[in-house]
Amino acid sequence: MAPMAPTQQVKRRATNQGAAVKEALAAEDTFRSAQDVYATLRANGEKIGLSTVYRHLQIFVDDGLADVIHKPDGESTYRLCGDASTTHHHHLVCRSCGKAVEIEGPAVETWADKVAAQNGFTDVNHTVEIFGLCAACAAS
Amino acid sequence: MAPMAPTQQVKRRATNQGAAVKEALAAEDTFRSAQDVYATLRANGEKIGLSTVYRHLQIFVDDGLADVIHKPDGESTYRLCGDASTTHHHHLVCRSCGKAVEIEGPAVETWADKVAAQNGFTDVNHTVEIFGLCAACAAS
DNA sequence: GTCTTATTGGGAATCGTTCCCATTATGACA
DNA sequence: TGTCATAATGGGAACGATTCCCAATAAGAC
Repeated sequence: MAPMAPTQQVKRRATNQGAAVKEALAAEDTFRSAQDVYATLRANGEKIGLSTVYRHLQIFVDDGLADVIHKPDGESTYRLCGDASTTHHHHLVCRSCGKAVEIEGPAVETWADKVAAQNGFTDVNHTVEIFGLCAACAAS
Repeated sequence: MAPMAPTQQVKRRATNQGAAVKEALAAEDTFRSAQDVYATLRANGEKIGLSTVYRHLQIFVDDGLADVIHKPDGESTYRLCGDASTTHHHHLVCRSCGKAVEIEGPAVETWADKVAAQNGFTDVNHTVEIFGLCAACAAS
């Protein structure tokens, strides 16, 4: 199917906008919405369109560079993620400021797979997100 | 704040539409979207508006009668749920047909709380959903 | 039966996201 | 360094789910 290298599936051009989106994400360790990133970039005088922001965000996700999580209200938020598909992990996210801590729960993974198998489900994946108030936000 | 009984926060009138929405949900053990429920009801000749469907679905959730889960694509789906807030549980959901199995994972709950506490997070809640293909769908 | 008011519903409005497509600019090659 | 094919861009239209608004309707108490 894919004759290219495993990490980079398709040829991709380097553009200012792509770099700008990545930088914007890299600047914070919080999950941010596309609209949010777009607003920030424009505020910084960056010349970029909303479509382009969405486009790059999606590319990052496809390339395994970023994680997405859907907020309870349905909005998608993105965050750059250490290294690609090497480590499967989840997040502890602050409901208020969006700050996120990467967490791992090997036990959860095996539990999920076991439960799925017991019920005859295949091609399984799961979402585990923990929402709360971080210490800083709770204090204010 | 609320001088009423603990289970039923506000006085609510019994209407045909409310009953119809509940019936529609009760008829299936799958998570269904508001649009889906609406379409079904209209197809059955029910006289009801989309707004009303959304309204009742939300009421069920508020009253703890139904569970919501947000599909990866962002759509909200609802399902009636045994009894209100007595049992906290999660779901194993078929990506294809929406069929859901209620599952419990006490270990997950304690793990989530522990991780949150370790990171100074308070007012914690979590979402754990397992998506897969049920045996029936995998066969076809 | 009457009256108060919760409920309804249909269309407008919102909001996030995707699509379309003419314009722009990257990168390869001469 | 100039030329060219085409990937990338962006802005506005289009979309789908959900919410809002408000005049008309109907539930239930007296």
